[in-house]
Amino acid sequence: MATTLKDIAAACGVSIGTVERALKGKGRINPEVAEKVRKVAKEMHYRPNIVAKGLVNRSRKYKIAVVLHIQGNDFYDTVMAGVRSAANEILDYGIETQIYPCPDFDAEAQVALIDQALADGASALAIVPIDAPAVIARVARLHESGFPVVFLTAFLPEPTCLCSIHCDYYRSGRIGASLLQYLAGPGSRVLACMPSYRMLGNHLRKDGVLDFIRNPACPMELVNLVELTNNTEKDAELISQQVRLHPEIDSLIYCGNAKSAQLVLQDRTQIKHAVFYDLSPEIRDLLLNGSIDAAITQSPEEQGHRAIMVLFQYITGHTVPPEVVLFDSHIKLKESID
Amino acid sequence: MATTLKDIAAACGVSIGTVERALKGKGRINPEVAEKVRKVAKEMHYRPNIVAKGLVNRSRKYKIAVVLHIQGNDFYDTVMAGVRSAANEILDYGIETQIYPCPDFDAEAQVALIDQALADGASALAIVPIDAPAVIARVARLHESGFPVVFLTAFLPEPTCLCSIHCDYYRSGRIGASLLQYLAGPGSRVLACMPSYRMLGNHLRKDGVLDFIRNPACPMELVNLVELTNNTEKDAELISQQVRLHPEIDSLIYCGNAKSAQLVLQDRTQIKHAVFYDLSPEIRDLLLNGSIDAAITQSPEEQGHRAIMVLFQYITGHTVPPEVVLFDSHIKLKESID
DNA sequence: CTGTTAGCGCGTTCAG
DNA sequence: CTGAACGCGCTAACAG
Repeated sequence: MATTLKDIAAACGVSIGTVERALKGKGRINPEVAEKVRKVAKEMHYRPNIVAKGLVNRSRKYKIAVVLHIQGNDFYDTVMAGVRSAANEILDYGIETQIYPCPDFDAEAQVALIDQALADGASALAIVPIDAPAVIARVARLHESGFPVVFLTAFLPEPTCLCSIHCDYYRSGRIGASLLQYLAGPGSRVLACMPSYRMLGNHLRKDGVLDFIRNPACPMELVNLVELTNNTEKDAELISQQVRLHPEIDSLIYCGNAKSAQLVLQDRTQIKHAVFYDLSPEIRDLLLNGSIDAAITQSPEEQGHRAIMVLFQYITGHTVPPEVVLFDSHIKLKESID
Repeated sequence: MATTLKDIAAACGVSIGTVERALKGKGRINPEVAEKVRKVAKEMHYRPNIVAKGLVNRSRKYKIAVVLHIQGNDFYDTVMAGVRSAANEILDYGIETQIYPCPDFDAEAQVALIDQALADGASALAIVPIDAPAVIARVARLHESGFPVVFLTAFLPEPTCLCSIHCDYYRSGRIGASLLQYLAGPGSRVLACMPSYRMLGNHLRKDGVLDFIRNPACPMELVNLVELTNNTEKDAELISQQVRLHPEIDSLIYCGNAKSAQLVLQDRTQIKHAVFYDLSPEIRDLLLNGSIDAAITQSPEEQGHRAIMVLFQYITGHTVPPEVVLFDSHIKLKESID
């Protein structure tokens, strides 16, 4: 049987209210009594009951705000599915969650959304921060004021947040390159396509790919590296251009919208091996029909879920999360998903 | 604001107790009133607050029993870590979890443990069922009596349970074989080592490996298949024997205790490529020092966690889980973990 | 058959 | 400075 405030009160010969104040350090209280209560509480291994707290919280109407950086993206749709499922779980604890969509990579808009969330009475923020001065400044100010912020799937140069949740992007780049080497074998000539470097994580993933391939011990050659835009047509053109321009390209490592790459993959005579990032329905199909060899995923749904749970724990239980929560990258083959 | 019993009571002009009985269908109640209450409740989208329920449950002292089938196994130690973490999370809901260790593959002992758990007042059971008549009969009886049972990482020929939690073993076998083909290339000669077929899942995984390699389109040759025992020394001997007996063996697909395979791997001249299952600390080391190429994992910790959560949800919220919860298999390379 | 009430553990408020 | 009391939503026991 877990010990309760009542137990401690009885053990100390004081009232339950006094125990409460002693442990919280709130309100006026005799220092000696407080000291004794704290000692007894520790001895009895007191841990506040989060369920009871939840019931009380119900009347307080906490709100968690979720701010994105982009729209109409398979990966982030999955992240949001995780957010929604967590939001649903914590509804009974009296905590609401509101999602604020944001135009693609629009830093000003993102800052405005943060302010909007605060105006709506948010008491915590999960954000996919755009690496731009306006956002950096706004988030830093928020964090310094003690407001709980978590970074979700992305991060800023400085960890101005309670907790940063993402995959190890650099490593994920290395995993992709290493896998491609296994698949395509020595001597293969690689085209790498990576998403906007405006997101710091994408920058790191690109570096992981580059460092691996450019290592003298690596028997592959990097023909070119392209930065994508999240615009389907533009990206499709970019890629087609590259494979036309460099007929020696025979393998592909690709992180972006599947639709943009489909044309290139249809010509099976040139691209012999391909590793893709993430696992949208389209990429699933590419895997299944053999257009690509493997996909590398990073549990987007779980990341979204975790972000909400971390804030929930912090708000209700004052549990301070680790500064960084890293999610593993997973390799999927055709056999993994059919 | 979510609707509560009180809201419904007010809307129907009855007392909160009547609403409770109407929705639960318990105790004597006027059928017409019950009907009306249920209708209003549905209209107001009533969903019982699980947090409030949790508080009440505290005094009821529910118990979840976890029964294993084996001892001193890295994989199951990790599963149990997940079980413990979930157990800890639901403590505040007034639900205790007790773990019952079991001698290796001893069906009689496992049945005795089930009975022991019931005697201890368990109200739900998570079990790694041994595929033996005694266990099958006992579990079936339990399930038919309405007692909540979940199968954890293993299952029986018949799904005599509330929910079965495990990975897709057959698929996991195919993934391993497919990966080995990528790594070792055509013409490689494979030794496959799989754990005791007494567990149905292991049987299926073995079939997955076999079906993949024996497919005429597969350019690998299966030299031999060995069934391991979970006894470190015996298994080490078995494997050494095989590689001595068949000097043409050059690659290995292996699911078992890492220690038993270490000797064979030290001789790098014979085994050129190896795919292992699971990711114990020893297997981590093998990956890092290049003794093996890849490991295939199945989120053991998450599986253990989920088993407890499924039972928790069922006990407290009467949430009926899906019959099967499948976990994905993940491929890890050296780059995934260093 | 139905209404009332006492908690579950905690947080807050209001007297003393 | 401290104790007592109420309420969060739900359940169970009891009174009518």
